[in-house]
Amino acid sequence: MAIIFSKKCEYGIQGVLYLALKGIGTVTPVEEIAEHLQIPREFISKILQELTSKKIIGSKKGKNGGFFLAKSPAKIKLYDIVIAIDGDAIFGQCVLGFPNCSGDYPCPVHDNWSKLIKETYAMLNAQTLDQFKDKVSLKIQNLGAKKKNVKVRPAN
Amino acid sequence: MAIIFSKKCEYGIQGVLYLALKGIGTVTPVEEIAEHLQIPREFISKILQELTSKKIIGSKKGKNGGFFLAKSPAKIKLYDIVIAIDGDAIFGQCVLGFPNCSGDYPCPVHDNWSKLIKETYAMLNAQTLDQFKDKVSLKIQNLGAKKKNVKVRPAN
DNA sequence: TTTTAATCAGACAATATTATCTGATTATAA
DNA sequence: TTATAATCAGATAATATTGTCTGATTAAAA
Ligand code: SF4
Ligand code: SF4
Repeated sequence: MAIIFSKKCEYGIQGVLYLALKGIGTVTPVEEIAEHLQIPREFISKILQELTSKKIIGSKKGKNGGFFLAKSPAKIKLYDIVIAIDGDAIFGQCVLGFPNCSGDYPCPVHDNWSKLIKETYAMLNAQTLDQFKDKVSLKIQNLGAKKKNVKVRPAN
Repeated sequence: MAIIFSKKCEYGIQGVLYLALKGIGTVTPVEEIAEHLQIPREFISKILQELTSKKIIGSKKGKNGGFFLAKSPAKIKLYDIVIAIDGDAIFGQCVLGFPNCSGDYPCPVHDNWSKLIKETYAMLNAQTLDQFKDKVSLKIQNLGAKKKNVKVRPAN
């Protein structure tokens, strides 16, 4: 189970990150992306189409076609991708699921949580793709066949 | 869509919180809980059964039966409920969905995210039910009929 | 101009999550 | 002891998410 972003969103981020590694303007067929990231081809295809229609990436049809980064990695924020796919729901809901709570008399979770959400928001807004390229390239290079075996935790 | 906890988990927290308001040992039929929290009766019933089997609450069968808080609200942490229902997956996965990343060469998200997750973990561990009772009681009192109408955000 | 290789659109299928139904069991109270 | 009101167990149904298929369209290259 995905944690805070939907699987679509995770895949979307991975896909765009992959395009960023190839450099701006380099056209890459979805086949290659799917293969390398081990994501179902038709699924990542749909996702990239969605991101194309939202102008985050671009696409080229026909032979030698594919997807490409439409603008500089420095201008694409994680936030853009998340909003494009998952919307902004995570930023405005009660984490305990109370649908009609105003937060006027905040419960103990409220302040903590809204702080966390604000920090997440800030992080997504601050992180642009260019800041990832070097660090993530290793991970992406190594994906290939082993994707489904190992699972390691991000926390520390 | 629920944000970080599953709907089951949100409902579980709400249900146990409701029991906490009724006071330790007070037996409450699931009908009343479902009615008040506007949660499908059979669904919250299943969830409370699960929490019963995990010893977080207790149940009494037969006429005048129902569910009740098995121990002092001061001894029940949000963490217990979350783990019982959703497990600990959220604390050990890459938020970007890379399944084989070790975090040895952390990407820019990694440090930020693991910090957030640690804070969430700490919060869930620190917050016990007794700390909620007063603040949440108002909200729960007011639920009744209006549950499905208003939606207000927690983030400030 | 025809073949080829790609996106794209829309329907369809599988799976996971959420919700409901049926009936058995249990314990209280009349 | 019988009627009643509850949990509980397991099957089933509805919905949302994830994943697949088919074929149309597009553009490059043979
Ligand atoms: S005060 Fe508590 S219950 Fe209300 S919106 Fe904030 S987190 Fe949710
Ligand atoms: S370093 Fe980045 S990609 Fe790797 S586990 Fe951490 S957050 Fe995920």
